[in-house]
Amino acid sequence: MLEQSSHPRSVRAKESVLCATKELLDEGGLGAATVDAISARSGVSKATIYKHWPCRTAIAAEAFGRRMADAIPLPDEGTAIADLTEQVRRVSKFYAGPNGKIFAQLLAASVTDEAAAPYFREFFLDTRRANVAELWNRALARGEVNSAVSAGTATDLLFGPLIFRLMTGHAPLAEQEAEAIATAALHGLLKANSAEDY
Amino acid sequence: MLEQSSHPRSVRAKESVLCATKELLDEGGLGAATVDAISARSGVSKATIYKHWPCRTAIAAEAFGRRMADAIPLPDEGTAIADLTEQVRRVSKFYAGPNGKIFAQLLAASVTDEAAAPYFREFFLDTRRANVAELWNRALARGEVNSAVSAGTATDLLFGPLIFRLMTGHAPLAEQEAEAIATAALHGLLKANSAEDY
Amino acid sequence: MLEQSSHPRSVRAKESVLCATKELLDEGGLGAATVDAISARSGVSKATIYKHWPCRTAIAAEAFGRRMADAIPLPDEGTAIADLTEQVRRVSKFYAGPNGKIFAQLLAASVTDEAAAPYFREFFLDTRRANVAELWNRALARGEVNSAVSAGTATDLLFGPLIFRLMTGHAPLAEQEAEAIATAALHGLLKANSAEDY
Amino acid sequence: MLEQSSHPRSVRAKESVLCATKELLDEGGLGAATVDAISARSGVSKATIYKHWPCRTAIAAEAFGRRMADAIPLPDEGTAIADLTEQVRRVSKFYAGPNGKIFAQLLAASVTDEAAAPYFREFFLDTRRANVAELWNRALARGEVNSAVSAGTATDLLFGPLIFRLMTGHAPLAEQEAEAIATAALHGLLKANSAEDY
DNA sequence: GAGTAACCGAGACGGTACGTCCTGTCTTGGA
DNA sequence: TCCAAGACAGGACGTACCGTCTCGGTTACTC
Repeated sequence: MLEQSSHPRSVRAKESVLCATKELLDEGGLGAATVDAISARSGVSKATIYKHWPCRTAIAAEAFGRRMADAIPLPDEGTAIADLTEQVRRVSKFYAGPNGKIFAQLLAASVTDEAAAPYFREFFLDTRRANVAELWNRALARGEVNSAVSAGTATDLLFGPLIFRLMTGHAPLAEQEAEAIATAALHGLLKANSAEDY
Repeated sequence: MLEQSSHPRSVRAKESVLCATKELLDEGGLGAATVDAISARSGVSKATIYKHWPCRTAIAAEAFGRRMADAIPLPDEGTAIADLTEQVRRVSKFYAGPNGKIFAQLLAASVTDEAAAPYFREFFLDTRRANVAELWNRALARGEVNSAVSAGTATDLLFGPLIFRLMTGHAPLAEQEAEAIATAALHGLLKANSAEDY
Repeated sequence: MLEQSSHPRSVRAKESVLCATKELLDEGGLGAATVDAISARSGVSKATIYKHWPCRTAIAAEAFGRRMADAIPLPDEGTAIADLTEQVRRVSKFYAGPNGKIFAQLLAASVTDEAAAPYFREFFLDTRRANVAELWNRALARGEVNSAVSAGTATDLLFGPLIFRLMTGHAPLAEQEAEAIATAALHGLLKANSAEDY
Repeated sequence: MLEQSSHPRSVRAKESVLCATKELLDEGGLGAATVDAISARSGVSKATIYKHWPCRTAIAAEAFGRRMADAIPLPDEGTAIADLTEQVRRVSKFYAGPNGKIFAQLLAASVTDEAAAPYFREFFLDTRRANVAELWNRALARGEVNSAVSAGTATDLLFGPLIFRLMTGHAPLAEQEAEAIATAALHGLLKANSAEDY
């Protein structure tokens, strides 16, 4: 008896599906990741697919999710300013590349596809927000940042603008734009604050 | 003299379509604003509709667009802090209501539906960004805000977080959340800045 | 023992479609046999319909086809003259009735709808031509007819005039007209031939 | 006021329309002779077109009609057999060429388009049937053909088979086929008749 | 090691919306 | 006054994808 498959068939099927979906996403974006296409390429039947995921967006979210975490490792540069700025820079760069398009499509689909939202949150947001929270807490411990601001609010302030630009395309996502956003978020919009800082 | 049809036919058709679309959006969100449904309710044929708009998202954007401007008048409270905070509060409130859902669906659809993006930008972003730019310039003239920050960046910083929350639903859009975001954006995330400010 | 669904799904779908189409043809001719109408009445989706037939004319041809064969049984009166004349009479009568209109519409549609032509030939012509060929061969065996004439040419000569009249409506399809045609075809147009015959 | 146009505008418009239609028929068959296309090419508005013809098939019938008469002049070879056979040969050749396709489409359309039928009859059948009737009467006068057969029946017998083949494509329209049909029609299908004839 | 039950591939199916096309009517403004 | 130019309603077209379902064959447990 082959112990090989302590992973039963269902696990292998999931893997095939996720792998095929990743390929399709790269080739043609979310639009190409049709359930039929996923089924055909993975060799897993649609019925089986729908046993594991509620809708195709959920599959795509799971398939694409880890990639982002891998692509954006947590910086550790010694100061809050440097760490957070660098993180904004990295995320911005990710958004600006081909994966950004896919990310935007996934986020968009999650709005429509109610069932996919939890998947999107699980595979995209949670990890990333936890990462930023860690940076934030590290900075808090060092007394570098304003303790009246929650990690959540800080995250939204730093990355919300990037998301905004990604979704609407109204403004560029170039590196210096990312820095301008990070700097403004860190030092604030008011005049007094910035006098001696930069 | 027949004032009756000072509007030529094409104008009447457009009006009918936009009106019907508004109703459908209110009744069932973007999902209900099918081209067929719009055609049926407005009495305008599909062929004609497709002569005026490239896709249904574009129609919805135009139909829904003015509403937002109307719903969010520009505040004028005397100081930059008050004005900008109030504006964030108002936009947040708009997003939190039933129109927020529709707005989110529209933004999401604009990502997928390439042809609709310009419509979305024209009927949603441009006006609103111009409004905020005016607030910003007013504040700049008064010397209240950091002149190193562009109006665009300021806008993204203040409203990007709201959009982010609206799209992912990862955090609430309550009034005090809006204030926390505005305050953090104005004073910055760093500690030093905020010591004497609040 | 469940005889109920010895037919797999696809067969049931085809049957439903053909049945619904037959009804629609009777009610409003080929014009009423819209794919949408067929889909609605049969409960079979358009996608499925288009999986089985290339166009609506093909469906109608298949649906209507057998009826003609059933309506026109092969005569067996003992002599070539009697058999062939009777057959012309029967076909003419069929054309003169309500089914004739539908038949004409189908034939007309097959000209335009290239994809439907094979269906029309299969479900209308082939059977009927085979029938006439049998009559012809029977007559040939008896030595009653001119062996220099092929069954195909004989068929065209006997029934072509009926089709011609049906399509253009330039001349009636009454019984005695049918007989005149059959007689003329059998005995020929030249004078000598007919001297002693009638 | 310019008397120049004893042909008023309406006549010039008709000409333009018929000319444009002829071109379109040659280029893409009846399918290309859209009312819009005719209007665009002729420079005559659709409203005007519909003032002169009830539907597009009627236009095409009229535009295409004379061509057939021109293409098939009446033979005069001295004997009924020769004349009628030659006429069948010529018509068959016409049908076999590119114009045959258009003729078939027109005949087909006349079945569906009730309003076009009279046009088709006027511009196609009447002239041609009159021609054949003349041949027939000439032959009758010479005592060559069976006076019990009407000119109409004779026409149907000789040309119906060609129409039949043209419409269904079930048999070729080559020259020797045409001759076989003519011969069979003239001498009849029965054996006795043909013994000494061929 | 055979029998049995769960599972899965393959893909047909109903449903729904899409965007295109053409017809025949109707309107407008210019000649 | 008449017409070109073309907008319009109406309605069928054929396509695409979704999520459900049915079928038969394979796999993997049980006895």
